Amino acid sequence: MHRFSKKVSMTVVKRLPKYYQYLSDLQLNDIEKISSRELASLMGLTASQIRQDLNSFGGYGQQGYGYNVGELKEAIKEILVLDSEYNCIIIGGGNMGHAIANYERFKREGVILKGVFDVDPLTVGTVVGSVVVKHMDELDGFIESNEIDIAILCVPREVGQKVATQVTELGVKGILNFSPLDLDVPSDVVVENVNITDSLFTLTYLLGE
Amino acid sequence: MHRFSKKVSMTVVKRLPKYYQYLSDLQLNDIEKISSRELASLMGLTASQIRQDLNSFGGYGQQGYGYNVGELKEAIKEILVLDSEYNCIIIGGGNMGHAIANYERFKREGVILKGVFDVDPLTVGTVVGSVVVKHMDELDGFIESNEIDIAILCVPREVGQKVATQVTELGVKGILNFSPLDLDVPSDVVVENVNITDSLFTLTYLLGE
DNA sequence: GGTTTATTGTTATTATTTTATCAAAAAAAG
DNA sequence: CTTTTTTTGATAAAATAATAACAATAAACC
Repeated sequence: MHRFSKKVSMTVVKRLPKYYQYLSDLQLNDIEKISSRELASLMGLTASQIRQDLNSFGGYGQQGYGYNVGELKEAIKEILVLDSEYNCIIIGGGNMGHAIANYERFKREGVILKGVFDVDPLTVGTVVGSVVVKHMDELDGFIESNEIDIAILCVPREVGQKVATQVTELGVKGILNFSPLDLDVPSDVVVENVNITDSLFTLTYLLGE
Repeated sequence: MHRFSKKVSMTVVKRLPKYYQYLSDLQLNDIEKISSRELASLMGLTASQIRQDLNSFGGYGQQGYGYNVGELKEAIKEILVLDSEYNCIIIGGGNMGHAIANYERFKREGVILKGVFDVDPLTVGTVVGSVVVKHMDELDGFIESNEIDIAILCVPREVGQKVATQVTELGVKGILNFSPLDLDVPSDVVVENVNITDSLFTLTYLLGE
């Protein structure tokens, strides 16, 4: 599927969004080229690591010059497959779902919000982001007729697994999971967890150091 | 500061919240002991890794028996310094701030929400979580008189750095940062980032694999 | 055009993390 | 009470990741 033959390690992949962010910012400031050393000082990494990282998927730099910001950004965009569009739905129209629905950045990068679903009769019918919240009863039909690629789960822990099973059975292949539990999904489904409690606990650890 | 002499690597620390979660769940189900093998299959890790991890901060296991769930949980709780209380504030009373304010889990683990702040006149005065939203103008005095340990930043990217600087100057030592930018803070301040866009981009990568 | 400087890509080294192995200890079984 | 089984803690090995070093190349300068 990927258009880059060299395999990129997961450690590097996890850093790519950050590179992408910094390169986008540089581009907005009309900066055309940057050296690994400059980028390192900007991002708080070592120049060596940056060169290793960027070289794991190709020779986008030029000796004595550095990296072309726009070119490198586009390359990373391709690796992260942000040059395609994704249809997504948010499940759970509470505050978290609402917050995500308003992320302008998602749409800008090709992740299109197609629907928001909830069980609460008070939430159903309200407008969240750009869409009207539908009842969960309509979920099955909606996924089937809208080619949904990504489900963003913003539901309570108690129902997280149930919902995950439901959407994967309907063909959703990617889940961005805000529910604080680990999901059990088929092997062809990918899950990315955003566990806020875990982050808080890492913070309390660091505070105690 | 830490009551455990052996140093715990950051890789392990990042896994501790997950151990803590699973052990809490086991305890709720009245399970008293567990072996590294059982826990491994539950958590999707290897038994060897679990033994290494747990052994990096002490001998909580017993040969031929396994680990005592309650005891191990309490040990991890101490390492994560979840046996103390923290006063926290949320800055930004939008949907994200609202969502976090309603996380019951935070209070249960000793992270007490003392205030929510916003600049929007329509938000100021509304009730979020257990508190009434105050205007940002009141932030300085509030932090000084309430011994705030943690600031949870749910503000737009444009003002993130400004707010971070403001709270650190007032003595806040920990920031849970939901604003999509890297914060520049004094070296005695710790930041834990929750970057939702980065997580989404990791997901699009995985979808393309 | 030749020389100097900057900067990459690559290789080598070091550090860290994960996995495997196994003796020692405790529990369970007989 | 002895033997077998379980399971840890510790050590060793393998894999992965980060840093350092440097030759090769391009740009900048004179």
